[in-house]
Amino acid sequence: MAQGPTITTIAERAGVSIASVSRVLNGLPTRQETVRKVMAAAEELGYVRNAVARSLKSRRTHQVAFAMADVGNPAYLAMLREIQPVLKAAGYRLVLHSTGAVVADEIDVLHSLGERYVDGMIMVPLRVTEAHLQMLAAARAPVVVIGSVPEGTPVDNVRADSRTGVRLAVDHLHALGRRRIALVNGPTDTVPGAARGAAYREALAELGLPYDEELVEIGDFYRAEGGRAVAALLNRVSDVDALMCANDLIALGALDVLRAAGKRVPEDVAVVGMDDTDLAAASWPSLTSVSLGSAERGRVAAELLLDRLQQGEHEPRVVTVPPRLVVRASTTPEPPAVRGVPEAFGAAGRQSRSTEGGGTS
Amino acid sequence: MAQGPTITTIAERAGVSIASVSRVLNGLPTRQETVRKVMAAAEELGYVRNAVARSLKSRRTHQVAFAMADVGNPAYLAMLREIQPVLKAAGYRLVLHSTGAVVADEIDVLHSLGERYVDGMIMVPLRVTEAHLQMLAAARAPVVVIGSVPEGTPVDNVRADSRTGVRLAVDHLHALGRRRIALVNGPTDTVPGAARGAAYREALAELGLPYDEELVEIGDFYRAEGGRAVAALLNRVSDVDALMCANDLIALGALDVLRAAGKRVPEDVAVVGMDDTDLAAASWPSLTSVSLGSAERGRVAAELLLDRLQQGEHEPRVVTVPPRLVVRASTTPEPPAVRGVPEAFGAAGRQSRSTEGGGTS
DNA sequence: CGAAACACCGTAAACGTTTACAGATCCTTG
DNA sequence: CAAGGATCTGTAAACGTTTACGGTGTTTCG
Repeated sequence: MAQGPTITTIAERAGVSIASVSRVLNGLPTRQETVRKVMAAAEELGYVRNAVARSLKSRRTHQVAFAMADVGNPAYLAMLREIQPVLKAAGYRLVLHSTGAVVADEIDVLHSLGERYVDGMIMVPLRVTEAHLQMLAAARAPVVVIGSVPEGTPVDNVRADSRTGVRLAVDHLHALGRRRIALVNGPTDTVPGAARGAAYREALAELGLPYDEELVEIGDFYRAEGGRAVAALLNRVSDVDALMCANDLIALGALDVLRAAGKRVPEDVAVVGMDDTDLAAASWPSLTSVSLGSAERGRVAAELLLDRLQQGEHEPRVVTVPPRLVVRASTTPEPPAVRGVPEAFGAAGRQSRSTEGGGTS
Repeated sequence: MAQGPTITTIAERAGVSIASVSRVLNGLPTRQETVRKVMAAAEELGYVRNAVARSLKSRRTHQVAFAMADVGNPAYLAMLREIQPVLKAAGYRLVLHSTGAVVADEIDVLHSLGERYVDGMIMVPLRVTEAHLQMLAAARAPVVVIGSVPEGTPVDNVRADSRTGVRLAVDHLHALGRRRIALVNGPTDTVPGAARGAAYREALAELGLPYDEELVEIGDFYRAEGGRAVAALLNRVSDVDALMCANDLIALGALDVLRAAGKRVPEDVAVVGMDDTDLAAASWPSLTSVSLGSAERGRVAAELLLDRLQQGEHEPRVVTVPPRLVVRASTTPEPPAVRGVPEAFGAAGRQSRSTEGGGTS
C-alpha cells in the first residue's frame, strides 16, 4: 500500500516527458515507438490513473449522487436498482445518501453539491419545503427531483400519479361490486398521505359514491400501525367490504387483523395495497396493489440526469410516470386457476433479479 | 451554475493571502480580525470547499465503496442499511458498486481501487477465485471482505456461519418430531449452496438420522425454481414432513406448491427458510427462518474498515457472526395465540425502519 | 534602547493530472 | 541541398487546496 506509481514515475522509466505519457494514456496521436515504451512502463509498474487528480483538472468526477430517506424502503430500493445500471453503463459511479427522515439532512446534501464531489444528483425529497426550493435554485450541479416540485423550479422532475393510482384501485373495487370502500391512510401531513386522501375522495365522487368520514382511518405507513388502524375501523363500522390501503405495509397489517377477526379475504373484505412491493406478491393472499412505477421513475430520472450532464443547458423537463394496477388474490373473488398459480410463479420471475446467489456464507 | 468561488476569490475579497483563508477555514490559529474578514467574504460568496482539490492534497477522499452482486438482494440490502449509518457518522460517503453476477466485474472493482477515489472498500464476493486473492493481496487500499477468505489473505474478514445455521434449523425440526427432513438447495457450485448442502448432511449425522439422497433436491435460489424443486421432490417421495430451504425465496416457492398440493403447513410439512428476509415475516404462514446476521455482518465490516482507516496497519482480523433461528408459524405446530398475533405485529416493528413515508407521489 | 521572542502572514511548492504552446525532429519537395 | 511543412515531443501552467518556510511587525525584557 506504499506510494503508487504516477505519471511521473512512468515518464522517468520510459525516458519521456509526462505530457507524452498523458497523451499515450489518453490515446492521443503519438509515435508508435513512444506508445510502446510508455505502455511497457505502465504495465510493469501496474499504473492506474488517479481519479482525483483527473477530476480536479477536468472538473468532472464521473460520480452521481442518489439521495433519499432510506434505502430499506422498497420504493426507493426499486428506484436505486434501475438507476444503478443506467449510470454504470454511462461510466458514472453512484454515491448513496440515506438522509433518514430528517429534512435538514436533505438540505445539507443539496448544499454539499458545492463540494463538487459529484457531477449531479437524483433526489427523492420527503417534503418539498421553501428551503428545498432555494437550495435547488442555487444548486451548483444539475439535480433531478423524483416527486413533485412547483412549476418554475429549475430542475428536471419525475412524478408519480397517485391520484390516478387510487382511482384505478377504487374503480376496480367498485367494478367488483364493493360499495363500502374504506381508506386506511398514512399521516396526511406527508405528501403521499395528502395526495392519497384527496384522490380517494375524488374517486368516490366520480363513481357517485358518498364520502363517509367513518370510512377513513389514519394510521402510519407501517404494518403494525396499519393493523391498529384497521382494527379501529372494524370496531366502528361493521359493513366495510373493501379496504384501500395507502401502502403495502398497511395492507399487510390489514390482512393480519382481518384474519384474526375471522373475515375472509377477498370474499368478505377485499384489500388493495399501494407501491406493489415484493411483499405484495409474497403475502397470502397475495396482494392486489397499485404500482406507482418506482422502478420506471428511477430509470427516467437517471436518463434525464445523464442527458443534462451530456447535453448541458436546456429547459427543465417534467415527466409523469403512469400508475398500474396489479391485480392479485386479495381482490379477485375466486382467482381462476389460470390466474392463481401462474401468479405465484410469475411473481418469482419478477423478483429473480433481486436474489442472485441468495446469501453468503 | 457558473464558476463557484474558490479560496482565491475569497482571498481577494478579504484582502489576504490564500494561505490565510485556508488557515481560517481549517480553524488554525489566526488573528481575530483576519478571521472576521475571511468569514465574512466566505459567507457573502457562498463558498463551499472543493472536495476534489482537498482530496488531491490530503490523499483522503472520505469515500468508502461497498461492492456486492445486487442491491436488490435482501441479504446485501440488510448489510447496506447497517453500513451506511456507520460510515456516515464517521464522515464518510458511500459509493455503491453493484457488480451483477459477473466475477470479472468484481476484479475490475478491486482494480479500480488504484484510482484512489475511495479510501477503502467493503466487498461481498460471489465466489473467491485465485484472481480475487491476487487482487486483494495487491489492493491499493484497505479492503474488508464479507464472506470467507483463506488464512493469510491480508484483509479483514467477516464471516457468517451457515453450518451452524443449518444445524439450528435441523435440530429445531428434529425437536418437533420431524424425521423425514428434506433439503431444497440452490446450485452446489456456489459458496452458499455448497456450504448448506454439507451442513445439512452433518446435521443429520449428528442427530443420528440417515442421509437419504432422495430427500435432496437442487433448484435455484428463486421462488419459482424453489417451487419446481419442491414439486419434483413431492412427486418422488410422499412422506416428507419437513423442508429445509436454502433460502427464503425457495421457501416461499415451497409454500406455494404445498398449498396447491393441499398439504397443511406446518401440520403436514414444516418449512424453514434461510436469511430471515422481510419476506419471511410477510408470508402466510409466516416463515421460520435462519438469520445469518447480514445486518450485523454489515455493521461489523464497516467498523473494521473504519478502524483500519484510522488506526493504520495491523494484523488482519477475522470475525464470525453467529446465526440465529427465528421461529415463526411455518414450523410451530399450533402457534399459541400469544405467539401468533404478536408475531404479526412484532414483525412490523422490525420492518419499520424500512418504510418511512411509504412512497412518493 | 537594542535584541530576542513571538504572533501573524505571505510566498511558493506540492498533490497528479491535462493541455496550450512552442521547440525539435523528420520527411517532402522544388 | 535548402526550405517548408508535418509530425511529434517537452516545458510549463493550470485545476483548488494544504502547508513548510521565512519575513514582517509587534511585544518583551535585560
